[in-house]
Amino acid sequence: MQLLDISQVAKQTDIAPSALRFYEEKGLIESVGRSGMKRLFEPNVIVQLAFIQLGKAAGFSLEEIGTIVATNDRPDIPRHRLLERIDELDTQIRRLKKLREAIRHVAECPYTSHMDCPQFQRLLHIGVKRRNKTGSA
Amino acid sequence: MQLLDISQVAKQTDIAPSALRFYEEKGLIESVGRSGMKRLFEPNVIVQLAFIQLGKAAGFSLEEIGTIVATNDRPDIPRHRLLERIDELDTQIRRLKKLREAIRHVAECPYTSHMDCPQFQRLLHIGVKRRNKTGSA
DNA sequence: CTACAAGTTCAAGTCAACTTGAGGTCAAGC
DNA sequence: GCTTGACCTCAAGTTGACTTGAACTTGTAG
Repeated sequence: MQLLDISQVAKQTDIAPSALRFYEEKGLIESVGRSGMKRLFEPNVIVQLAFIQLGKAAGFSLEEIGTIVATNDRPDIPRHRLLERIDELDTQIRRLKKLREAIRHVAECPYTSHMDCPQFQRLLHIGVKRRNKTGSA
Repeated sequence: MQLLDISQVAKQTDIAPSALRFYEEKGLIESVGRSGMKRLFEPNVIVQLAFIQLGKAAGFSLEEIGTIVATNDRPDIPRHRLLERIDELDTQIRRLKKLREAIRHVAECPYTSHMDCPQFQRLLHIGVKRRNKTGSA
C-alpha cells in the first residue's frame, strides 16, 4: 500500500492539486499523513475522487456529495436521503432525455422559429420542477 | 395575443422578476415593449423560459443556452453544435444512470466502507470525462 | 552548500447566476 | 393631490467551487 503524493493523485484523477487541498479542507477526502510538509494519500482516495467527479457531473454540490462520501468515522448515511437522491436522478434523467429530443428537434425541424413550432412546444412543458436551492445543477 | 407584464411571466414560470430582467439583459429573452416603464412580454416567452429551465436543469450554462435560444434575427443555429450537445447529453445520461446505481449500492450494501467494496468500485471507474470549462456541472 | 522544483499556508481573486438595496417613476385608488 | 404598490435602473453583494499569488519549507541534484 504505497502512499501517493498530491501530484500523483492529481495526475491520476485529472484534478488540480489546489482542488484536492480544497476537497480535503471540506472533508471530502483525507490525507493520511505527511512526509515533511507534503501530504500523503492512500490509494483508495482515487476511488473516492472518481465518485466525487461522478457526483459533480451529475449536478450535486460538493456539500451534498460530502454527506454521502463522509470520510468521518460513523457510517452516518441517512438511507432515505439516498433514496430521495435516486428519485431525483430518475427525474433528472427524464429531463435530459426530454431536452435531448427537444434539441434533436431543433437540429432537424426546418422551421425558422422553433419556439412557435407546436411539435417543439409539446417537447417542453412537462414538469420542469427545480431542484433544491443547494443543487445549482 | 395579449401581452404579459413581468409579474405574470414570473408567476407562470416560477422565475423571479429579477432573474427575468437578468435573462433579458443576457439576451435569452426579449421584452417587446413598454407600458410606461414596465416591460411587456409576448406569451411565447413562456415557452422559451420552459426551454431555458430545461437546459439549466440539464446542466447547461446560460451562455450555452443562449447560443441555442438566440432571440436575435438570424436563425444562426450551428447544427453540428447541436449534435455535439446531443452526444454530451447521452454521455450525461449514462453518467447519471451510473451514479444512480452507485447510490443505490450505497443504500443497500451492508459494508461499512463502500469505498473499499469491490462491487462499488466497479460501479465507478467508467470514463468520468469532464465537460467544457464553460459547463460547470 | 546552494539552487531548485515541488510542495505548503493563508488571503484574496474569479466566474456564473442571481439577489438585494437604494433611489426613482408611474397609474390607480382614496 | 397624495400615498401606495408594482415596476424601473444600476451598483454592489452572495454563494459555490475553485484558482492565484505571496511568502515560506524541503528533499534532492549538481
